[in-house]
Amino acid sequence: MDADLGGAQPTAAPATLRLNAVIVSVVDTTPRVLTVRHPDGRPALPYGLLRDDDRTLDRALRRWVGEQSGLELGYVEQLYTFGDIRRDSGETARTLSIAYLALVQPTAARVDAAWIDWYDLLPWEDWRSGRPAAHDALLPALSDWVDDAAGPACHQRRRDRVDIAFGIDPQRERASASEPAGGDLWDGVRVLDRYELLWEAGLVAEALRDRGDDAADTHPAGSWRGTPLALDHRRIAATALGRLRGKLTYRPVVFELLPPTFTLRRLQQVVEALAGVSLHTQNFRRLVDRGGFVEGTGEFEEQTGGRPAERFRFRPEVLRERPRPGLGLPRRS
Amino acid sequence: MDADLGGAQPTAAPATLRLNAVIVSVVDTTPRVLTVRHPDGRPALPYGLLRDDDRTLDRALRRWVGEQSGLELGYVEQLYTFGDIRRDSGETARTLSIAYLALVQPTAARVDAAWIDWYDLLPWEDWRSGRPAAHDALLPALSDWVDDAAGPACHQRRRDRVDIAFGIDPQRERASASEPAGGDLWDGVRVLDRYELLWEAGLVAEALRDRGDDAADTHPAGSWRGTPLALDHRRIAATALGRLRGKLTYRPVVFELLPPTFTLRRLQQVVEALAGVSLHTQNFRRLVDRGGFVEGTGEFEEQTGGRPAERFRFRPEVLRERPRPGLGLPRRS
DNA sequence: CGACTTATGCTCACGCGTAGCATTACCTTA
DNA sequence: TAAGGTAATGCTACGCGTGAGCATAAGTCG
Repeated sequence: MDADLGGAQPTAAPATLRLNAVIVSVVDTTPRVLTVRHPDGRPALPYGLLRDDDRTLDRALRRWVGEQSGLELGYVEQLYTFGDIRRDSGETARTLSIAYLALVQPTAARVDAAWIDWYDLLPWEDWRSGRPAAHDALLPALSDWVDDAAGPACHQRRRDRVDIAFGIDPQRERASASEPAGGDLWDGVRVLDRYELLWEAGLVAEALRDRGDDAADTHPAGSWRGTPLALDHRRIAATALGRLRGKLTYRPVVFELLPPTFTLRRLQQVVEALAGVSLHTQNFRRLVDRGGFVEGTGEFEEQTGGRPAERFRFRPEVLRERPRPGLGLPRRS
Repeated sequence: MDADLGGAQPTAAPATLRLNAVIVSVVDTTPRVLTVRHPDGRPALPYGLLRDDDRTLDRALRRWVGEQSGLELGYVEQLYTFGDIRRDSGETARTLSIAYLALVQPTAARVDAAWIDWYDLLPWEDWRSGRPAAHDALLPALSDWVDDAAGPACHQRRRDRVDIAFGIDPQRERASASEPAGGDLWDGVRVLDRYELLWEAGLVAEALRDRGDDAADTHPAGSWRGTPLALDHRRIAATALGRLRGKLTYRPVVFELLPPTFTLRRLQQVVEALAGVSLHTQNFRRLVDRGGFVEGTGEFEEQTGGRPAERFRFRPEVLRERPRPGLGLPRRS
């Protein structure tokens, strides 16, 4: 490699820089994302700017989130930096978004804030009650998109992408009726793949909008398309969900979303909410306490209906006992 | 949440923007990273700038890497955006680095380029020949750092961090002599944790340099400290190694580093080089072909010493057959 | 030809994930 | 007060993936 490598002159476009936050909390069985109102009226992810006196990007994020909403962020993780030119079709300068994922406990959240159900944004991601209804509309539409391909090579690539992203088994395709689609091949982590596929296929409102079609949000609705966000924020939300799902399986991040003590049922609910699948209760319990993730306090929760549940607390020692401590997903049904 | 959220005025510091690439290839059993010469004389990761006409960040990267080195990148993945203020202690403006990981096949690489062994940068990461020798010096030094903590809380936190990052079992600590440290708790993915720990403990040259100590590279050498890079580039290289190790276990990325056909031995070597551990050959073979990752061509490799090995090729269908196809790491010894 | 190296096949045990069945303990309602 | 419902929790059987070794095949080297 030549010695002058990397010696380029700084002629680069001075891009606008922005920090975005996907702030997540789980209330009941609903995973929720904090939104603000964008100038164009649509909901958007909260964002802020980097200041000279912010020593690190993380600190900048915590600072402005605190200033804007009063939220004290706990767990924070950088997600991705988005810089596609299509982000702001209107403006001339490129906008660069550094996106972060943050987890907060519901109690810390202001009640009046504009939280939105994550699965309102991405309805095709929630398998907790079986195959998401959104698939009924999306899969045929994707099939049409596959068939619209120009040339057999493109066709094949599209089919592969759809099959992989949505976990479609080409073998079992026809034997359908008997089995209502198992989702064995569904990979919960591929949230971004799926969103981008739908974008390319023109099945989400942002696709039309980004292509210059105004009045895109007057798109034939149907809840199966999900609620669009401003700019490319839904793409960011998809990235966040995928990342979080992945992380669940090898780091005990769920506990960031829970109060200091909680019942196992509650823990399971939160995991299910994020993973988007129902879990086998008994196996989940075994996993969690034989795995050393939690320990019982002596206390019991008294609620309506059913035997009182013991309250547990997170056992931080698990981090020292196991190299990659995460909650596997013992799926039910 | 208030309606004026996110409406901040763009008073942000106009940061300098830069794209960095960790370009990886494996030759023989050595994982190597492409470097260039930084103005200060130290080796550095290649970097380039974003241009107005680059539609996406990925494309910008491919463009300037091609311009600079003639390399055609195959697999490319965004790693992380670094923006700590300490990056450029000298300059006033903050530099933002968007770092990418790229995998190339050795044949595509120009021979005269300045490739550097990844484990020269991070000598404590290579367990292929048992416990890395670098640990002999590092672990005691880290222990000293732990003991230097101000106050018991800080002490405990430091101890936990060291133990977790380096997979130290506090129980088995004393029973030492008999067992030469198994590394059962070692998590190959925590490369960045380890590097940052060493940085904080002042055990890598960059630490002194970043703290304003000039002549930092005249630091008492010892190969166990690893070769420093310019700026924070070693941190970026550590991020890349961690990410790649993680990805190996759930996506078939290794094949990006291999020619179209290869022997299983070669495949194993490459995985071992990246994972930094030795694998159990028979179990690895079983994993790989029962897992459907490869299929035999009829051809055989004729080489010196030993029975000829069949040449295999990657089986892309595995992507459709299994939700998270990755090579587990059946560790040896 | 014998020693050595590498490739490849096969077995056996164990732990974990999958799937149910069973029991306990409290609430609600008849 | 008894019956029925719901939730929590315990326990077992089974299959598969993984860990660990033994054994054999098929070349090269001296």
